[in-house]
Amino acid sequence: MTKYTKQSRFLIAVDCIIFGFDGEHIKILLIKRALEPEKDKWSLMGGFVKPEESLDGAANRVLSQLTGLEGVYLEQIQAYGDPLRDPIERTLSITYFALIDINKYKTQLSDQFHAEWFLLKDAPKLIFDHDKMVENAKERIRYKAALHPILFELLPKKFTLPQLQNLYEDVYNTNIDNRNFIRKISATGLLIKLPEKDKTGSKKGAFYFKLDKKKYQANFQAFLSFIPKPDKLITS
Amino acid sequence: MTKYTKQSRFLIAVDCIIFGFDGEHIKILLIKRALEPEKDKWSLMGGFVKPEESLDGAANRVLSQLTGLEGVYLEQIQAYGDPLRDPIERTLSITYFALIDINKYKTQLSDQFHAEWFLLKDAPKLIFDHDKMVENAKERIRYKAALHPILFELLPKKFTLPQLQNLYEDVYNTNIDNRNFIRKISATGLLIKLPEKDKTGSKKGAFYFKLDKKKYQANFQAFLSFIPKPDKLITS
DNA sequence: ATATTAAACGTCAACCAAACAATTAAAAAT
DNA sequence: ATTTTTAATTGTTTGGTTGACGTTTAATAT
Repeated sequence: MTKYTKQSRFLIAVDCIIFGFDGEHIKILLIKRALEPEKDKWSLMGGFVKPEESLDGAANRVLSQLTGLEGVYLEQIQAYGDPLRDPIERTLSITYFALIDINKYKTQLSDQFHAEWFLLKDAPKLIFDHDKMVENAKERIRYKAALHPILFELLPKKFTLPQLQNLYEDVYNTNIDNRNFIRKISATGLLIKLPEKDKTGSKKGAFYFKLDKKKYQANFQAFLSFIPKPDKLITS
Repeated sequence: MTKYTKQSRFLIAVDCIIFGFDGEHIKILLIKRALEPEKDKWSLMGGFVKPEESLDGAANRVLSQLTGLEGVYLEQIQAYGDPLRDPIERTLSITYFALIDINKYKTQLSDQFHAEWFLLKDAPKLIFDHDKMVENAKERIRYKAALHPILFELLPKKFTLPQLQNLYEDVYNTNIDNRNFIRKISATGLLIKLPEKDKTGSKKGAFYFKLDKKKYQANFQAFLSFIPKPDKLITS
């Protein structure tokens, strides 16, 4: 068979938008870019895709390099292909967003990349089109989390209801009535109440909860609104 | 400045999942692949990205080549990068879905590509990973259409309520109660009733409607469910 | 003991969604 | 001209969900 001659080839990078949650606010992990151009400017963690590597593979590798974590929630967002987005040479970038439990994150690894967690609300200006990538990632998370319980991926194994509510409030940049929030959350049946309390945040203390993994798997598909209820959907 | 040496470069293609609607069912436009490998097999319409071309530009070009249409609703889905997805040489593909008014489609252009409309439900097997691409495109449309009124892009300027309902029923593969459907649709305020009727489908005839373009633009953002109402969202 | 702080619990009214049946318009058949 | 046929159009009831709103409870600090 003949090769596809006369066609151009391009560099391919993956860039990761890495989200974490400190119990109060959403954070994003950024690095100081190590190479020219834009050396020492703030940037998303990324890397070039290798010849034998899938895109998901590259994203996982890049993420693992920075955080030391494997098996993280990672989802492709989209491809950015403006011809001039990288001034040196045309480079396509595929973005992924990662949701990690910030506590599992290994600090030592990130030292070599000069990585730092920023509050999403006041992250610094980023190189190239990375600001736009982050904007789109925020938008994507809002979409996804409106239909699927992915935000739990940001929480530790044990978490409190106030934490969970803070998380939703921060993602959607809004205030939620706590009584209504708890009612809705309870209705999902996704939470299991634990006997212990977290006393760090208040005098009374807030009960810890954990995620019901089985129901989480089962309820991950969910669809609302205009459209019939999930059980009416023929999934063939 | 130095180039990014020692990095691999890859072919980039765009592939379009082109949807149409005949008043009854969703259709997809496929072509007979012109080049080896898999010559004469059914395939999505695609093409390689050119050096000076953006991804969106490439997708629009490819779409226009096949359909003769410009200014079509076109949205990127995702990148496919399995190292072995193209047996000849590693090729990344970025998929787009297009929603077109099937009546505007120029038949003559597609002759040279041996294009054909298929009912989405019984489209033939496609080359490479194109079946998976179509699956993901269907899923994406369901998501998007659950929150945004994109399905109108598939309809002609004048359409009837039964047509609109058929469309939703076909996209979500379900039966919708027509009284509830009309109530919800009316509540959006997106439709303008026209004095004429379409008599082709029934003896009584069904009134034509058209889309209120201004409200369509204004209501395009909408968000439901778990999350606060749109007007409560702080969009900064 | 009392005050303080934040978590947890409960109620009501308004709204929305799902289920359900009857009527109307216009063409076709007699 | 009358009847039949077919599909579009219109309406109501009921149950559940949402949103708004106050009060109580648990633990610590004084």
